[in-house]
Amino acid sequence: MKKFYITTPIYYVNDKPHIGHTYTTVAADVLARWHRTLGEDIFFLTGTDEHGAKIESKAKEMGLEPKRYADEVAAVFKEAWKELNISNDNFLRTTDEAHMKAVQTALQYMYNKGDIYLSKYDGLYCRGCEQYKSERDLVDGLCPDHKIAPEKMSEECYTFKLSKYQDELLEKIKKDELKILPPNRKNEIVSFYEKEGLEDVSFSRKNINWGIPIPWDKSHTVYVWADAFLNYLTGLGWSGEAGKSPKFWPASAQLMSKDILRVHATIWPAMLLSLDLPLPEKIFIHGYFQINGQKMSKSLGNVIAPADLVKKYGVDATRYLIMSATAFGHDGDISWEKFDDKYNADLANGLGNLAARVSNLLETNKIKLNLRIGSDKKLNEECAASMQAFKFDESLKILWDKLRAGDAVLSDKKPWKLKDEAAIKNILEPIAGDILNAANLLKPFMPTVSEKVIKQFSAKQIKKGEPLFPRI
RNA sequence: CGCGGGGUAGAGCAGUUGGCAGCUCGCCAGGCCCAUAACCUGGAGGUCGCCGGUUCAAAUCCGGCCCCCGCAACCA
Repeated sequence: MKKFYITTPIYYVNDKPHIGHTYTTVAADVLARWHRTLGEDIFFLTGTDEHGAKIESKAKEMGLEPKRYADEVAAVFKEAWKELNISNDNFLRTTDEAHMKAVQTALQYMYNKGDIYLSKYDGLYCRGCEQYKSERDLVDGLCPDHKIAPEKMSEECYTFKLSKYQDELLEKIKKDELKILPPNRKNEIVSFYEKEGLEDVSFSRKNINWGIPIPWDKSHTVYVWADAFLNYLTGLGWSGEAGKSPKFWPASAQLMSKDILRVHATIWPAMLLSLDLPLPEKIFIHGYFQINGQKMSKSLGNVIAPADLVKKYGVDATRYLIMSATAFGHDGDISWEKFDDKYNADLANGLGNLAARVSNLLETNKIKLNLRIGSDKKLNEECAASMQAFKFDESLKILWDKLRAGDAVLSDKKPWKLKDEAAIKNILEPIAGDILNAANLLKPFMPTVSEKVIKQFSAKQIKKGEPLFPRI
């Protein structure tokens, strides 16, 4: 059986889930569900990233132990995905014992191999924060929190020989052995490799306690990225053993937003090479949402939480609205107003209203049908092609064109004016069939409503029932 | 000269093998009245950022310029 393994990034627990996390996760779920309908053996992983200085200080701020704090936020993520009907097969937390142990095993192997070596890390250290700062964190050369200039400090750290894998990775990326999509993202990465190239990267921290101890030197903890990446393997039950692929590895598709593309196209595959494991087949980068033309940010107070959307539109509509908001892979602009418009136009007036008018005509005329799911081969193929190419918006457009055509035929033929049952049936049967077929193809996007429509339109005597999407 | 994306009708967007400029929403006028005041048809509305080039033909290819946005590895 064909295998399909899809991942989202694991989300950092310094923040609660917002529409950005939701976008990646719903998209992954849509793909996972679609591949399940193809009968593939699929595994869908998501989770949370819980170590690092930021979490340590955030927990401290709230007067909690880091683990306790992480437990709380991880629970919020789990709850959000449950609410959105996300069908993940596992939820990996980097504080899971098995994960931490596997990370240690893996790093020990890389160390023994000589891919990790002791070195010095030079950086700007703020005594107030007790943390290193990057140039970008500083305002006028000062720490924004403490208003003091950070000092140049240097400390020993274990460093990963990332540079060693430069040529091999560039080659594999160019040849699409590690396929980066959309193509412009591949170009971006190739040009990064060619123009800037890979430098070795620090893989341990000495002054951060909230992390996985480096097995051969317990005075260090594992740098969070090194810890986090391995989730894609440990989430499958991998024990950390080099060269030993767990059942579903390599990943068929890894979804993420553009902010973390570079590390996923450099450090992550380099670690895999170091561990003698195959690279993921594809990584797909989607865009960012802007809200009313502005970047989403806490300070602007325009952050949209998934629970807010679900409360207003319901689960299935929320999934639809997020996925249809923009071409997948591009940035998009969203707003409550646009969501309202789209909900009414596509769901209430579109799918919902068409289903209501057709089912009502069938019921009042007592017309019996015996419809079969998936009877429209052409529609199936067109949608499949779009889904394979990660063009979710295109797939939805194909379905809606079909539904619109149904409305037009009804207006044209006016079956409600006819008396002859056979004539009415001739008009309604194909449209009802289209609705059924469309519902079937909509399953990955709107699992619950689709099932409802399928049940409704598979009945011999189709009945009107309640509105699918009440107008807002 | 760090890298990348974008600038197409009032709004939001699609549109790379170059071939009369499209979609959704909104607006106007008709129609319909089965349906969730929903649906259908028609219409108005665009110098496809600016300048130049290639071509029989450019939103689409090439060069230059202006503007907006994202990223820039220890920020997870």
